Amino acid sequence: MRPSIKQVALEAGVSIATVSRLLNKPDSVSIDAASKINQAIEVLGFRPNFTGRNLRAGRSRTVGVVVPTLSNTVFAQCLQGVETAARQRDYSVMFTATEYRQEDESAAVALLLAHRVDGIILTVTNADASSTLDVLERERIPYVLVYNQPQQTARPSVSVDNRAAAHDAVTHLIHLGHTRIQMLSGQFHASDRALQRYHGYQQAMREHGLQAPTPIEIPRHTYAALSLEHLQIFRDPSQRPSALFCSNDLLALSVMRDLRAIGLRVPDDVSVMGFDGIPLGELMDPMLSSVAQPSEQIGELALRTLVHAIEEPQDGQAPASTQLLPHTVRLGGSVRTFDFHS
Amino acid sequence: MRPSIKQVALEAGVSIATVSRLLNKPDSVSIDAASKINQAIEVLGFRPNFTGRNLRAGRSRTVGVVVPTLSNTVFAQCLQGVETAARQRDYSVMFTATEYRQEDESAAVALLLAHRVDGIILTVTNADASSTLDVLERERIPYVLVYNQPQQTARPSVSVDNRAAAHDAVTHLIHLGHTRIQMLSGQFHASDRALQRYHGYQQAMREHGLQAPTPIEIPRHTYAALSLEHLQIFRDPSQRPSALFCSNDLLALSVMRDLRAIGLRVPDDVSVMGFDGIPLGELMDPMLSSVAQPSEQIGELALRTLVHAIEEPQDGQAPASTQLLPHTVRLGGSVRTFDFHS
DNA sequence: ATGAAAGCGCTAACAC
DNA sequence: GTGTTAGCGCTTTCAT
Repeated sequence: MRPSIKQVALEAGVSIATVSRLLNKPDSVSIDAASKINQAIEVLGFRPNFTGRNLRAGRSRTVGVVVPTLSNTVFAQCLQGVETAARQRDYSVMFTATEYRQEDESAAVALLLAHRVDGIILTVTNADASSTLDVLERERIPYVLVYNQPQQTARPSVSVDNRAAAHDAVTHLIHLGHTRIQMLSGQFHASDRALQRYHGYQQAMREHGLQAPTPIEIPRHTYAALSLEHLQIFRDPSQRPSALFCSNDLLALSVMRDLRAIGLRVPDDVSVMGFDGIPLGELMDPMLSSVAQPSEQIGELALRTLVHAIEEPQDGQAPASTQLLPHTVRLGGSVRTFDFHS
Repeated sequence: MRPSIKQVALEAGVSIATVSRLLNKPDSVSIDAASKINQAIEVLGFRPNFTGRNLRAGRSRTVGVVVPTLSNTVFAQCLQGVETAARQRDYSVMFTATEYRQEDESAAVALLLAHRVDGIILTVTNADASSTLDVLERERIPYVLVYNQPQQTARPSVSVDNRAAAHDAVTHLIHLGHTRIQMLSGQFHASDRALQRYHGYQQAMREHGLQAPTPIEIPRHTYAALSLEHLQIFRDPSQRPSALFCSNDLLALSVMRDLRAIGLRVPDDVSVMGFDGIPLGELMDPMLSSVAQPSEQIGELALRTLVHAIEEPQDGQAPASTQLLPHTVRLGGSVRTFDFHS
């Protein structure tokens, strides 16, 4: 077993309380006691054991993070933001993924709670109907949603305004002259954000008197390939939409590849607009048009908000708030002006 | 304070020992004691507190992960692999990033050790000269390196053979007729892998009697932009290398963008070969040639190896081993055949 | 099958 | 400024 403050105390010839004091408020210890203790720590290679401290304190200075998958860059960046902000505040981060499986959310959270994390940052399938969130509310565990943007319920969250962002993107396409705009998404039931973006798309279409065709729902939210029947639609110039609005950038880049594979050009034959604004999209040729969300900042702000809730619980009386960060429509070569008369 | 087994015991009218038994080996408890306890657990909303358990057991069923940054997809995927494998084994994951700062490595590890993680998976700046790893060795903390491939020292690691992989990639370029092959890398001093890849590059060049120009070292390992003076080299067709070998895919994609920006075409004017094989590279047009490493598998194998070391410490007598996973040279349109006579 | 009790490492009264 | 001690939640010997 590794040395505890007990052996340090013995080695230094002081009591364990003095050792503990040195560790916590060094000023309250006499100069020579301090030096003896420091020497003992050195000799023994002592490291404080947070387990003991945490048990005693009832806090762990650790936050949990639950997201669908790190295969999607946005979540990786968000986690990176959380971690950076956490480290600055001497918090540690425990990480879990759910692979977009709603049933894994509660298990993930239960495990984190067993570890007695002080709070949780998470993205759930559906923020308005989540038994997992209900548990957190009931047990008064501080938490902050990321990417989710609850509509019916007052829940602490950090995201962009998904509907408005999608609306902006699609409006932009319409202003460029596109009228046949098709939405492409992962499964709506696995992502409330995707559904909100669909609503924004629908609204923009409606406002301009355009018909919104049934969206193409693809089995996965990452690297999905178009089915043959969907590809068939694109093969036919008379059926083909002039622009594609995708629920995220991975899908957008995938579909661009699929379109190339059947001989279509982006943006000449089909324009493509993504969502997320992942950094790699800017390196593409043509550059991917997208509505960018500040993922790293989302993570950082979520962490700050969470830590505030942890450390100033009295402020919890204030109603849980949705924090919206600004989105940006980023224009790239993947979208072209659509000339009606060409 | 949340309920402990003490309140559960009280509520169920049994001793805390019986509650603990039910939690750990349910068979050793009588049927009606079990039902009373389960009911009490339900009523109180009891959750076991791992802090107490861990303190007692001296183990945490938690592993730490330390990588440079999640902004580079490879590390995100690796972490994803670690997490998936950990979850299957009921381990939790504590995550930290170092931003490629060697001086942050020891602090990160110290924090994880204070949390009493059972072992650590990490990527360090230089695996052969790392005081952090020395600490781990000295304190007999199980650990496994990922991406690092120690040369002088026997250290447990999981990676591809960086030198051989780079050698393969460059040999491939040479076979396609390239003779002026320039290497582009992040700072070597911040990444021993990059240096090993450089050695593989050098070796391939030497074997074919080609001269290896001084590599271009870029300040960062992610999304680096070429400096003006470097761009100048590319502007001049007589100075211009015919192919660029990059130490990672992010750099490769960045430089492709920079080349496009000054009017050069890939692969017509310059061929580009990356390293890592990130999934998004396959979605590029032209598709990014790269030597792919199985990042998610690296993470999974590292976790398995680590858990083995944690749970079967006696096997630790066996010499620490380097585990090499196979790499694949992935060919894409970013590299062209170079015809001497054109 | 069950209970009593010790102790994992640490902090915070409390006493001096 | 320092020591003594109780106790955080839990597991596990040792009795019974």
